[in-house]
Amino acid sequence: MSVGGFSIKAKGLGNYNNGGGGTGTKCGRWNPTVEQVKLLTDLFKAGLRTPSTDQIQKISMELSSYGKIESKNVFYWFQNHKARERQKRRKISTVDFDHRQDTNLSIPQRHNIRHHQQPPKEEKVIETLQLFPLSNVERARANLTAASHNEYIREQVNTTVFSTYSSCGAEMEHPPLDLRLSFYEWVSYQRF
Amino acid sequence: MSVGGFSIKAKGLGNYNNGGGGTGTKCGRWNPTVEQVKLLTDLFKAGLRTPSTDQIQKISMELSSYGKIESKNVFYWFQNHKARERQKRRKISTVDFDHRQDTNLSIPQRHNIRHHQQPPKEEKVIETLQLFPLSNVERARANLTAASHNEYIREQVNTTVFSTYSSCGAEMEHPPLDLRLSFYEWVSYQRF
DNA sequence: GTTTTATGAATGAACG
DNA sequence: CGTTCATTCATAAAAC
Repeated sequence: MSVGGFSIKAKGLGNYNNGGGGTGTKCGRWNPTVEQVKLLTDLFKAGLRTPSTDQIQKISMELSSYGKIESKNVFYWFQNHKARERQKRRKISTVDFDHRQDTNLSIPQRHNIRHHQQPPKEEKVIETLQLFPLSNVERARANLTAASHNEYIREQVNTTVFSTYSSCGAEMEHPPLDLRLSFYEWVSYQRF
Repeated sequence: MSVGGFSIKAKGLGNYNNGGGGTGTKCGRWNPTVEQVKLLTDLFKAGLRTPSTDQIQKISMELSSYGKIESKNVFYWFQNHKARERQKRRKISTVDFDHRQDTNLSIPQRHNIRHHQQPPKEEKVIETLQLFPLSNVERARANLTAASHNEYIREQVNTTVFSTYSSCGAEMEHPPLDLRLSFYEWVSYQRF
């Protein structure tokens, strides 16, 4: 994520930034400073994923010089960051489904799992011939989908030496079974 | 309404041009077309709230015929739409029947009230900075996945590291270099 | 052009 | 760990 310029942000409500040292204030959530984020990110880039208790303690201690922080914030930060890095490769994949079909700018490596782009369709529904339920294969693929996608993951890439992040090691099959089911049928099936 | 206070913060969000190389005309965040909104709204009305990964994929594909879109847009759309519907409904219901303010009676449709989860743990444990080494038991527990998660968190919260260590300059914009180096050294030692 | 609103995007916190 | 919820940040569009 490009760390762009600085901006002056007006915190709308002085509320959640609790006064700190005082009485047991009902806090808002932790709002990390840029320095804190930077340090955390550096650690993550360095390969740290699940810090142990004492690591969390140390990190919190270090970060406390930049602003208020608790250990649990560090814990959550790593949990979230790790989870979302993976998540990005799944449902929040940056891969766009542009309906241009002659472009291959997506996914250079591996077998791609992506459905092919649909040809430019005038109408929204293509009649289905494949009925439900979805096959086990399809379902399995959905669960396994180790997205390949492109490189918005600039972080991991240059993690170099240490990180052997190999979340999705094995190549899973990927039936392109592009079952062209009616979208609305599918919707009906999915609804509850 | 506005300013409780100003803070200067560097935000990471520059204008990330939607590099997708799409139309090129419009940059910045996704701007759904009316057809896209229509379809999304229909799905929502049909009862869809939290589409699964493959659902998101399919919806994205479908919507791509109306304009440029990414999977994450669909994901966010449902997240936001659901959240804001709930938000509105909550605000209404607080004023709704039973104008007691602190009532928790607000329609337990499903799960709710996570926020009251926080135990009255707000005591000020100021000292008790537990220097390592931590026991093996603690370490093992930390490494355990989710099972004892909450317990772990409580433990973490209870330790409240920061206050003990905010001695050094809160004014400093940058940490002492040596401190930082030693910190990274420690990290390297710990993990890699 | 400025202010307000609607909503896309992000993330801290927490659940199962 | 994957997922879900609440809250916040950011910004395009609408209102003024």
